[in-house]
Amino acid sequence: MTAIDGRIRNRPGATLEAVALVAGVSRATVSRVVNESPRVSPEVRASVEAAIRQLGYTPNRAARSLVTRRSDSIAVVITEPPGRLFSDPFFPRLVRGVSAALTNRNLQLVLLMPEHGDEARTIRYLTGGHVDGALLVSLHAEDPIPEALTARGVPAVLVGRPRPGVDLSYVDVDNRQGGERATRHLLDQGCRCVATIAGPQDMAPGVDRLDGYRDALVAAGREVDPGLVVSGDFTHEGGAAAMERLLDACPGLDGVFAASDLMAAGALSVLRARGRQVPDDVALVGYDDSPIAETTLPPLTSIRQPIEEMGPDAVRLLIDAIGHGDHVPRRVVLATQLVERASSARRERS
Amino acid sequence: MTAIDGRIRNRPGATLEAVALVAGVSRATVSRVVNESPRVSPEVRASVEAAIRQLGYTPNRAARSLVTRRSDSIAVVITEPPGRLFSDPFFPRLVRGVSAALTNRNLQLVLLMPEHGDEARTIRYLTGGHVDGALLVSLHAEDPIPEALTARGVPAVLVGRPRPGVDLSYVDVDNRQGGERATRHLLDQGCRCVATIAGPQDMAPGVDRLDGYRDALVAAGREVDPGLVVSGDFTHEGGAAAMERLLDACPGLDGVFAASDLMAAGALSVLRARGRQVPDDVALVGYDDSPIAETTLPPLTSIRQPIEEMGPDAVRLLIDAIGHGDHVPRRVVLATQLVERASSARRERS
DNA sequence: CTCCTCTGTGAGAGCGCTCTCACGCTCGAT
DNA sequence: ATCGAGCGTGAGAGCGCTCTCACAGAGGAG
Repeated sequence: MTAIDGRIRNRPGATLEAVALVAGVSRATVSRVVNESPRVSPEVRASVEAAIRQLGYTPNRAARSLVTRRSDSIAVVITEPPGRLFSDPFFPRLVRGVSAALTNRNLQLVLLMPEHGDEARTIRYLTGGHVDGALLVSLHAEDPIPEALTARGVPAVLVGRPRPGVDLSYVDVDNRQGGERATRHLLDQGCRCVATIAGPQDMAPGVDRLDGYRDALVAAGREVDPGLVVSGDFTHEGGAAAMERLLDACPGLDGVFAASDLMAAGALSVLRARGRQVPDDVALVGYDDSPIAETTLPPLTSIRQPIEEMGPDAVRLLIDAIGHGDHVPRRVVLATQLVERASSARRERS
Repeated sequence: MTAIDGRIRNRPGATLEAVALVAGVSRATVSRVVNESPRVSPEVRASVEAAIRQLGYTPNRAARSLVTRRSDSIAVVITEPPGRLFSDPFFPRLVRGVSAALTNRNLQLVLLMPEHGDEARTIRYLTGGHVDGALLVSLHAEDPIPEALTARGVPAVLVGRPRPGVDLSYVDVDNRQGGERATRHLLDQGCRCVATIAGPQDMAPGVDRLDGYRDALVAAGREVDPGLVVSGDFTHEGGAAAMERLLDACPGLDGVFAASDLMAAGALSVLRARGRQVPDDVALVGYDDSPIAETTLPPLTSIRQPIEEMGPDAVRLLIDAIGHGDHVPRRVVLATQLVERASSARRERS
């Protein structure tokens, strides 16, 4: 069951008892000081604090958990959709935000990265009372974890919009608005024929960004030509393949919104190979504002997501959920930002 | 002290006692079954297992920790060197490897990402017996954590070579060999005048990759011209600035080894801006084999590091260290691999 | 038939902490 | 003077588990 056989672990360390002895008070009083109860006289508090310092006392988390039935730690569950997570810095940026928010609150971050198919074990862990709540960074739709936690009453908050029917609080980025903004920018730059390389249509960001593309066209009084919409899988190769198809279908296009920077980079290489100048012949906008956007030639205009903010917001929602047993799910949707670079600079002509 | 005030947490859940009652045995026997002791008769074991299933019993980790003085979790401490971590997928790749290795062993991964300057709190946590050991992904030299843990006897393993004097086991990638391999490749491709954009010289990878560069030149019977060595800070801009200086100092150079892909990408844009064809005029090799290497034009030849392997190796070392109290530090140094792409293709001429 | 070993099981202590309850004290109101 | 309220403190139970020890019974050796 357990992995480590070493018998003598964690050298003794001072206990509450020891501190009480040194300070000349009872265990209960030391406990009160440690837990910042107001019901302790200043003098006693001072002497206890001195004893704590002297002994280098740190409360034993296990003992405390045992009685409080709280673990003071929360899980971040990342079910990795293969490929995606490694290709952009979403994950580290998000985790850092979460980590910072938790540290301030004296909560511990337990990271779970279940292999695909290993969800059962993860569910067992989460419902086993090992954590006070879970943050689910769950990017694929069939994930069974949200339902399992809801059923067992484990507080959970999602990062990313859940599929309909999952009734949990979540934090999301406004992908639709991002797609709209990217597309509108292309129209503003004077593009007549704007195509899109959409994301996978079984993922919310893929769907939403495409919706945003349509919104912008409709708002500008344009028609949405289905021939100008091709889906990719968020990868470089997928973007390249989609671009080939778009150029075949519509050689005259002069603007492309790609739903990820990686796809935009793929599209860029195809455009170049087929003799199109970017941005002069075809303007291009990506999504994510990843480091790649700065290194392509020309650098990519892209949609920046406030990923750092998502972590703290999600933590806030989770702590609310933990505090008030069951309550109405809430949602936080963050706005995106357009970062202009050369790939969509206004063309000279007409 | 604690962050969450909710009183009623973690719905009761079955205890050992309850399982024992249902199975008609004593707590001790249930404990034996749960901990896979061999000293239980098959019949009793079966009935206990049935009871466990029936009640959905999960052992209470806190109670167990309290008596075993083990936490069955290990910390991964990432003290982020600002900028670096977000620009390449090192972090997620490493963490995934660690996570997988720990899951197999039923250990929990507790992730600590102390803000710079917040090391004291992290040290308190680590030495407070909350984890059985720590994996330190500590990329900057002045980190006080390794010493603090050594002093307090907390098992620790480093990812990345520590500065001299820190006497802990570690896992590292052979940066020197990587630098040598990259440089040798350029020489093999026929380059006469090979420069390098080195990494920061206060970081081990920066120093080692530069040493490798020198090794290759010396082995080839060339002289090492200090004018052909300029340091960057691993960023795109740093690489660009360094390339400018190199071209100013030595217009005739025909090969460049950049100690990161990001710097290589920066160098690439400068080379192009100054009219050099890559690879025809100047061959270029990067480092990290990050996604960026595939998206530049031309794609970058780069040095691939076996980051996925580092995690499991580090976990192995740590578990050894935890098992055998104090023992000789060990080191694991992993080899790199050259990934050839167009940026260093053999030139036609001479 | 006695003694010993070995195996499977149960009884019970105790890990370090929190929290309820009770108690003694000091005040202000009566 | 008497009472009650409120405050600071201590005593003690008990959270769920592991682990040592004791013990009953089975079997083998003498």
